[in-house]
Amino acid sequence: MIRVLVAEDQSAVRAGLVLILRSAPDIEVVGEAADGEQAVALARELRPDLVLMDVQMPRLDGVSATRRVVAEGLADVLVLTTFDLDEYVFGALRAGAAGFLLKNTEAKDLLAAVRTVARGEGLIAPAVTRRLIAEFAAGPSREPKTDPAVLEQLTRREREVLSCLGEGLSNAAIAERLDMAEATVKTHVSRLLGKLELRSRVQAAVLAQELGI
Amino acid sequence: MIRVLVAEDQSAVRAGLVLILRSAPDIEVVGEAADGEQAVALARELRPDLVLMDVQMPRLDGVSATRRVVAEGLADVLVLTTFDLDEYVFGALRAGAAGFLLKNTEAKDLLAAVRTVARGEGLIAPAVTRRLIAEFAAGPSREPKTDPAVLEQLTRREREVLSCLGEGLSNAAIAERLDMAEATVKTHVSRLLGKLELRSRVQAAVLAQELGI
DNA sequence: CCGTGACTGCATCTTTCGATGTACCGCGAG
DNA sequence: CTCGCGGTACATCGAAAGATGCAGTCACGG
Repeated sequence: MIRVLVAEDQSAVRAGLVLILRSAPDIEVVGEAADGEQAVALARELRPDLVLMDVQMPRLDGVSATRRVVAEGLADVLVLTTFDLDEYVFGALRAGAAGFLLKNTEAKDLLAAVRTVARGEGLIAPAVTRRLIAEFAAGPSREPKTDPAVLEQLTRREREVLSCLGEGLSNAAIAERLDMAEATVKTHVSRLLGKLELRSRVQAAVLAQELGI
Repeated sequence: MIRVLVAEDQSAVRAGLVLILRSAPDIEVVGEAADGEQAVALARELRPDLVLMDVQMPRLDGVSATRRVVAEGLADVLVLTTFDLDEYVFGALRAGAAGFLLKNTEAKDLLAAVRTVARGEGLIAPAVTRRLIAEFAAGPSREPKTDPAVLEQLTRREREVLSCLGEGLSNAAIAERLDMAEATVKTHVSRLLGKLELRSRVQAAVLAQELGI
């Protein structure tokens, strides 16, 4: 038996969801919440297997509520929303949601989704999966607006200095860390600025950040 | 009619896939490839709607082949593999795959997947979705070592200046862009440095980068 | 109406930065 | 050998950045 907590502020919609869930013999609706705060509180109290969470809710929005529920390890969360706006999707997933569904989902698909998530698997509405994939692909593989190859033309010392610049250190601080005179640090800074075609240490710092140094 | 190209090196498995696909009246298998090179070549020649691509293939692996097919805009790619190893999944998705399925998928689910991807939607095998979500959540959401809330204490003007700092601009350049005297820019820089507890514009630039400004 | 406080703006002064010239060392080619 | 060359190092000097003091504006409540 899958114990479900339904969190949805519109009572009509909530009633519909409950009706659908009750129609399944293996699913039990253990509680209903009308806002995010209540959802978190009931999740703590009832310890459901899964929370069916609406995004738009008063007092505490669904994404924040999801974050809390997941952080406390209370239950898996299946997020439900009317709109497939990217900010909702990504926000909900980053908050730790196990799945994301649109409200136009068929009753049987909703039930299937609940069972899928309850099995510990993830689930994303097909309509949003592609954008999630695109976002995923774009994320970790930052576009090399700056070719890491430019670092090749720097000497070891210059790269060390660049690394320090990326941390926002002053010439004096760099001198101390790398054990050289401040004057020497300036030399290296000047040289690497020239090689990288930059005009100030600030731009060098930004570059260092982009390159993950 | 959905035109599909099947790329799979093991002929027995390939025959099985073709058999399943042919059983659907709305799906047509337009070609078969036994390795990655052949898959790319046939995709160029046949222009299928979708390529069903195995990960492990000789000459050119499925992930690389996927990258090429997607880069050339030849077709959508549905990646198929026996193992749900993370490196395969993430690699394939980063390569631009529209979907990812395990080979233990039921025949009817395979057909549903083909139709889903052909509709332009994405699709991930439920068993791997959760890990994808976890990876997604972990990736782009760098730990907020810097609380975005610190920006609240800055005035509008200070935030504008901070934004410019993030681009590596000099005080003079900022003054021109924001239409104010250089002396005034310095004032704002000083103020925001104080509020953010930083000691130089370089650190401010780094911070601006981290906050994505 | 007048204070009060937050925001924005400018000018002055000290510190830091960055460009430039120079020098030393190690190494390979002539 | 000794010359050139790249890497490293330091000192000097004009330019920028940063701290500080102060004034004008606007909104708020007394």
